[in-house]
Amino acid sequence: MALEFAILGFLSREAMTGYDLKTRCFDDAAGHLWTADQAQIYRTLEKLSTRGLVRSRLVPQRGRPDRRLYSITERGRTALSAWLREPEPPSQVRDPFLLHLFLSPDLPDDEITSLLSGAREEYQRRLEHLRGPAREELDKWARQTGRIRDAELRRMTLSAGAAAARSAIDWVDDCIDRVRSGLPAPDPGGVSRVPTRG
Amino acid sequence: MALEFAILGFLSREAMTGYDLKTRCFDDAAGHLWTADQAQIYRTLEKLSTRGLVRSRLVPQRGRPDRRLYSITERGRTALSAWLREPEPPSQVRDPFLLHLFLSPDLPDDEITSLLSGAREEYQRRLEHLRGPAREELDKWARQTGRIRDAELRRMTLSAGAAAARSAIDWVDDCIDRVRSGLPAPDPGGVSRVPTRG
DNA sequence: AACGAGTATAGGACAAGTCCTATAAAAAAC
DNA sequence: GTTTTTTATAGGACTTGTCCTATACTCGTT
Repeated sequence: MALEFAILGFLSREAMTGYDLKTRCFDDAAGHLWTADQAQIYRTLEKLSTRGLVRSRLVPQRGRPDRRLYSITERGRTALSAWLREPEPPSQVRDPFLLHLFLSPDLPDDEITSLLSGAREEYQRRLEHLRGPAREELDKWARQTGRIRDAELRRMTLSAGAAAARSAIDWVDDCIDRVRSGLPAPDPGGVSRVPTRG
Repeated sequence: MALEFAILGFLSREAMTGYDLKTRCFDDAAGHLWTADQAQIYRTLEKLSTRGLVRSRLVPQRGRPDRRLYSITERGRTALSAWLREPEPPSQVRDPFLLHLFLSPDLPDDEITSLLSGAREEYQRRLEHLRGPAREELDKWARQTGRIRDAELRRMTLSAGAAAARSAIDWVDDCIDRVRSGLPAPDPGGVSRVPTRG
């Protein structure tokens, strides 16, 4: 569902190939909020094409495979517009890291701490990427294309990611403190009869 | 992957039926960080059973279907323990709401605002649930089971959700301000030639 | 000269997740 | 007194997403 409209959204600005969508759109512009597998992009383009929401023409090339250039149709614009007007409630949380932590009471304190520190590093990396390279690339794109309203909304999504990362870092720090200041002893009946590491 | 270990984790505390896992574990205890479809739980239990990580026995009942009570095996405990020791980096973000916002520059300001307010309400609901009912249920569970270390880690995951929701609310408020204080005019070449609503 | 990276598309296999349906009886709600 | 909910399991169909492979030529690097 979402991928279809993401593709329609990108094509509403510019005709593109599957490859462009993958590299410029999903990897670069929107990578911080939605990733897409290459194979899935091509298959979705095909599906959109049979439904008449996009259309494609072959652009011959020498020395490399012909480009299949996709553009949005009027029906595609209508479908996109209708979808955009539907409210989109924040999606359910489904977080493998939190699940891992949730299931970890049988690990010793130091392993829980290292679990948390690892996450902290990742959140930190993410935050720096969003505030640095990602932000600069977006500003550059805005200058080049002049799409300042597009850019403003994109900036909002960057700041959402940054806010989430910042708050996650604070949360991790708080958790590490709580572990250091003494977690309750292991509950009975856990998984820990399995021999410990080493 | 994750679901398998979530199930093993729950069964490491107590033998349960698929129904118990669905209602008590995934809906109630872990619903804020991982949901699971009923059909998927039963199928995963079957898979775990053929791999020898869980085992089941039928507990006959009168008047209602027999319960198939699953318990974790030693091999299951070993597998769980090994998985818990593997680091789990925070997962990639994939956020349909942010995608929607990202794709919305052709909507008029007031529709973007209502998009944001809708999200704010949902985050608010989530925050109140985590601080209120979810927290109370967890404390009750902790008192009843005496699993105070388990409970402490579970509390951490609740506070992660609460922190995320709080920061999302702040972010939304900031976005609404930015829209009110004047977003740049629509960029040319958008989707908006489609007749507006009404 | 060989090797990897970039440009470009596409199929196969599979895992994960969602939705719907069927069955069945007790208990609670209306 | 009828309807809905709760308890309990399980299959079918489907969508979404991931990973791997194949093809094919160019350009830059070692």
